[in-house]
Amino acid sequence: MPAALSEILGDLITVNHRLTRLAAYAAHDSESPAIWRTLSVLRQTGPMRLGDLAVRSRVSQPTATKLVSHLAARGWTTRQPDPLDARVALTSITPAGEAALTDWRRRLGLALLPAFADLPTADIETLERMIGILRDRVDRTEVGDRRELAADGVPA
Amino acid sequence: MPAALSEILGDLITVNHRLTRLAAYAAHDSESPAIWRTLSVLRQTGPMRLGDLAVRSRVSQPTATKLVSHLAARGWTTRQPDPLDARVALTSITPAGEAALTDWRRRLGLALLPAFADLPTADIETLERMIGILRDRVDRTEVGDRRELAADGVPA
DNA sequence: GTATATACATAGCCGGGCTATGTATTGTAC
DNA sequence: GTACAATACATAGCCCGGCTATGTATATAC
Repeated sequence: MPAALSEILGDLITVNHRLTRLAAYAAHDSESPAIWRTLSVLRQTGPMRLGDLAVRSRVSQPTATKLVSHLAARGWTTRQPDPLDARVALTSITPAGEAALTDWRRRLGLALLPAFADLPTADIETLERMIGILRDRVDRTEVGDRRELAADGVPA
Repeated sequence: MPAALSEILGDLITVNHRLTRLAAYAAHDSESPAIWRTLSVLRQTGPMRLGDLAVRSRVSQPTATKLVSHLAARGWTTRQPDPLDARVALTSITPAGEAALTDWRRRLGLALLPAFADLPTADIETLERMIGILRDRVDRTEVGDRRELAADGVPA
């Protein structure tokens, strides 16, 4: 009998949090997950306004402002004013940002490799499929707003 | 042609970071991932010394001290002195801690459910298998130390 | 032209992460 | 058995990422 989906999701997030620490520990990452996550969104989606970036990254607008500032300070993003609306500035990933992101993923993969080196081919395929599933869900859910996600009747 | 394992691992961590934000956002979680991660480790492993907890959680010893203090303040852990060694105190999860952890997983699962509700059975099974794989690797790697993981030749 | 709405920035708080260091206890040399 | 080294944990102090509340400038409505 399969476990309830909601329980599986709980397990998923739990193992996720532990994997996050393992990755940070393994990779000696001097930058934070937030930096790479933001860069990943920018690369995937292209130049975007700060507010949209916040929504897609699932952080608040002030947090997005901070992250973009840090990224700009490292030369990994740039901002171009919107000629149609002076309040808006579109943030883009720079070539240096793309390179840094690519390099991070390379280093991370290599650092985790020892822990997964003997993984059977079937398991590797499972991993790939699951990554695709999750990416799809994260992207797709991204358009919705908060109240859609937080099911009613779930106590805060 | 399958992607290189190291690239898959990079993708895994990337989607992981985004999923973490989605979960936090969806669940309105007032506590931090670190709190739940620490509780999970304690529940899985049983009473343990602070140093071991730090290793298994993949955080530094001072960070473990902080987390355990917060957990104790909430009544979710207790510490018993080791009669054989006065320097040591074993930290255990309390019944209240178990209940809080269980409740968190329930709320989290429910909050994420809308985003995954229409997942095909095959994908659900993929998720379950993958969770098992990751849990196994995280647990197994946990015994090793840092230098084993950080592959030589990978620039810091 | 004034009021409201929008896009982003700033201020200020707290928790989680780290390194460096302190303190108490244990173990060990002799 | 006393002095020294090693161990287990605590403390100090830093930075970043997360948030809410609020400010400021621009755009829009009328």
